Amino acid sequence: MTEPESAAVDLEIIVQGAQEGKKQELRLWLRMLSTTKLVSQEIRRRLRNEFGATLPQFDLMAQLYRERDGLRLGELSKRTMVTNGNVTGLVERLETDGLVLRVTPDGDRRVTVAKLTAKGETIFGAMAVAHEGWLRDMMADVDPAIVSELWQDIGAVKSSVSNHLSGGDFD
Amino acid sequence: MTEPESAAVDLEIIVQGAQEGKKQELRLWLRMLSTTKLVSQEIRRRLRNEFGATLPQFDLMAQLYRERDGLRLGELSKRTMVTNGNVTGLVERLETDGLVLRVTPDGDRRVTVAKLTAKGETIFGAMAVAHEGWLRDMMADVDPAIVSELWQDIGAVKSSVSNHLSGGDFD
DNA sequence: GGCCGACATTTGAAATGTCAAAGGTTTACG
DNA sequence: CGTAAACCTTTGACATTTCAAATGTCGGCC
Repeated sequence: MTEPESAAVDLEIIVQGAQEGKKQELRLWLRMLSTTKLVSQEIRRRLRNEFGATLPQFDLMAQLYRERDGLRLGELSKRTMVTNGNVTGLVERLETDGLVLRVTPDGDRRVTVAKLTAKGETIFGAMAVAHEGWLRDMMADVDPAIVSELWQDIGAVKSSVSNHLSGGDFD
Repeated sequence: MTEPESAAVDLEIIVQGAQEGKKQELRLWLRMLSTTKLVSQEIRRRLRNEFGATLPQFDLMAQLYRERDGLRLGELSKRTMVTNGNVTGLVERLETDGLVLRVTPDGDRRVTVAKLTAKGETIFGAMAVAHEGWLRDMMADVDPAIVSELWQDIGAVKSSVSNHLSGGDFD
């Protein structure tokens, strides 16, 4: 095989004495991480096979799809949670493929705004539909009530984490 | 600022009409993904600042720490969910730093076994303690009962996903 | 012995990722 | 006006990531 596979044994193996009421957070984190990796790998594989696209490209286009007027690169960086320097190259490649356009507005020449081309909108539309279907498929065995509950509770985790970042990221 | 930050507005912005009972899975996925990225970035930052290590290196060492006799690179690949080719370079760098040792067993020269050096064990020990503390801190605001419930329910998600992979990953 | 299929790791090309430093632009203030 | 501070993006050095193809080794089988 050429890639990491199913794994009855995986990341979670790090936790050993997690049973005794300690390290619950570590245990949860490892499970979140391995699950996320699993789903990401699957989506990446399908994006590649069916659309010849990469996951970061998909993420970036998703943001532009919702903002037809385009977004500044810094805004894109925040929304995709990708560093500034990374956005530069990402947009560059998408521009080469004719999916994205870069414009410098008249008012402020420090800024670069990226927006989807017509071609980009068409292609992303198809990818988005497929993407949503893949997720529904993958989570098909999970009770919808649980899905909803998870969304809530993970929200609580996200919120807690946001309030305890070292980088002084409050508000 | 030089990196993506807190983000009241982030990945989840992709979902628009998720309210109407459709796309719950997509909504959940985006929240899982953004939360995982958030935690990963924080851990990465702290590993870097306090230990000069990277997250993949930490993950790899974590596996070796539990198997004092060492692991074959393929086994490491599965457990860390990192591709084979990737493990090669990862171990290479750790060996350069004197944290990991590579050995070819007498019986089978196809195989390479990696194990922690004494130095590696010492350093990883310190990192593991800190790492666990960081997670407890980050999740401090989450009710322990919820933590436990999340662990269960995310297990259900992971299991469902495992059963719906395109790569024919059954067993 | 010699070959073929299975196994294990490495290599190579391209993309993504981080961080820090450098480059232009704009704004504000003396 | 002129310069310093603030802002936005790009660049450069490295590490990580994936995939596919190559390399090396072992096993069994004629």
